[in-house]
Amino acid sequence: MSSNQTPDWQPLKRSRAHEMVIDAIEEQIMAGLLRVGDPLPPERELAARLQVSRAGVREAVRVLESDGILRSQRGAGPEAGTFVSALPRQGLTRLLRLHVALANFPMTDVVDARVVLERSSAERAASNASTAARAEMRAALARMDAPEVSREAFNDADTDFHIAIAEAGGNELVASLTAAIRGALRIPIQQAVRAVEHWDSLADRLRQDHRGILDAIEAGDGPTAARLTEEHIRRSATDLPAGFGGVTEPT
Amino acid sequence: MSSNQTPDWQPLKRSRAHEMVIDAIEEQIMAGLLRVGDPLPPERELAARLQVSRAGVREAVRVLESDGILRSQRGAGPEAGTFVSALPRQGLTRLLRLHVALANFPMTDVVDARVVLERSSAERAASNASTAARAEMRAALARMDAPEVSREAFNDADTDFHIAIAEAGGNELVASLTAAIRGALRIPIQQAVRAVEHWDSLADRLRQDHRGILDAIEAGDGPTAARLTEEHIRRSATDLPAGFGGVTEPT
DNA sequence: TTGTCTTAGAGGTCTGACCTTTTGGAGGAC
DNA sequence: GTCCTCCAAAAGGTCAGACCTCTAAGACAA
Repeated sequence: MSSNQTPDWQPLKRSRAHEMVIDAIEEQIMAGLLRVGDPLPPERELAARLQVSRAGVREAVRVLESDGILRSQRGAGPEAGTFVSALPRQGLTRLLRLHVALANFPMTDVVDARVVLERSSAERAASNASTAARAEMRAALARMDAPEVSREAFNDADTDFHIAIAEAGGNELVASLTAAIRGALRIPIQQAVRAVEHWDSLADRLRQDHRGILDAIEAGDGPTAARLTEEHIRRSATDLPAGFGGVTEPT
Repeated sequence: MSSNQTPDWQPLKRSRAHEMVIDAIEEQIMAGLLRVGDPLPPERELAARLQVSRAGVREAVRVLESDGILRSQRGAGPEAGTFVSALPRQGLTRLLRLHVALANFPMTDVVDARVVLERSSAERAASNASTAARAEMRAALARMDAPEVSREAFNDADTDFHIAIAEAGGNELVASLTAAIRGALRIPIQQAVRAVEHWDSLADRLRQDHRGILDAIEAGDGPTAARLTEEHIRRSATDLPAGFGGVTEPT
């Protein structure tokens, strides 16, 4: 029972200054001592207290800011300084966008993930959707119906429709993930859409798809809403050109 | 048709140096000029080229590093420098962990999101799981069966089991999200588990749950695997103490 | 062959100065 | 008294430069 195990030498991870600052801030948050809206000490003061340079503090703040955990504001007065915040979507979107562009997440996986998340949201939306949420969906649909709407505006409205459903589903995390994935696809989708030949007919089909989903939700028919959502997502992915990958062709 | 719209004065967003650096790097990635494994210029050189200070470059690198997009290595030689990388999980985990701690994502939403993602993975794993993936699951189960296993080790093995299923599902994005959510729950779960009274009986039930899920997967019975996974996740969430929220009680 | 020294290149850190934005108060003009 | 202008303070934003530390790789000695 004594020396049955060979010693495993794990590489020591040297912790850098800004990482210790992140950990220190994280610790306060985990302990509940920092809540949304609370201010952090001024950079200079925090640096002095943690015994690191201001640059180290700033690097940490930058990272947490990019995660939507902090928010910095210049100037003087009660609005100035760095505060705990709650904006997960932006950071989530950038993270996913870049990993999609790097093909760390293959497009087929992204499509399947959308199906899983959005089926669930659509189904829940059919029973949950508030009046406000339904109005949001109709507004997005109306923007897609606008005459002479540009392909970009059309797509942004399309995105808004899907996000509205996700939010109507009532799950903040699922909604954020859905919004982030959609946001990550914004540029590749726009590229693909610009290259489409028969845009008018495609746009019409998308409008019909959305209308069908909305009808199912308003009728309280969750299973149908889920099924239509899946069909819509898969068909759209298929119809858009292969360059959908987002990365320009290598060599 | 002329002045139907009131002018909306959007606040101009002053773009900060590090944000422009991020955009510049992002642009190269989006254009496909930077792929996983490629090196960035040395910080000093990049700063000179982009006409910003080295601090600005470093802040940008920190952000992208925290997203798992870049990786920095000290020293000399071909391994030293900053490289494009592909490690989305760590950054995703930290982001979710903090937003969960700040209660931006309520625990019920996190549980439901897990159900949605892991049901899908379990179902696919039943048809897809490779021999290696199944071995991974069995290994995690074995670690949970070890005599005298600590509650922490037990939970890490539990997590590994769920992640193994997610990976067996064959969707990299879903697997990453699952791993990140599980990782975000690691500390709150451990806190909850430490407070459990009848640990042995709970541990036994968890072992049985896992065994049942594994059996269903190995039998190729996707629907059962999905159902058992959902029941397992929901029951576990219910059984763990309410302090599960992760944040210590206010006031 | 093995160990030690040296050097160069890269990231890591710190210091201190200065810039810019924003608030709010002090003080004058009316 | 009211309004305007000006100024100081506070905070983040930026920069330049020096120095530290780590690592690879070559030179050289044992």
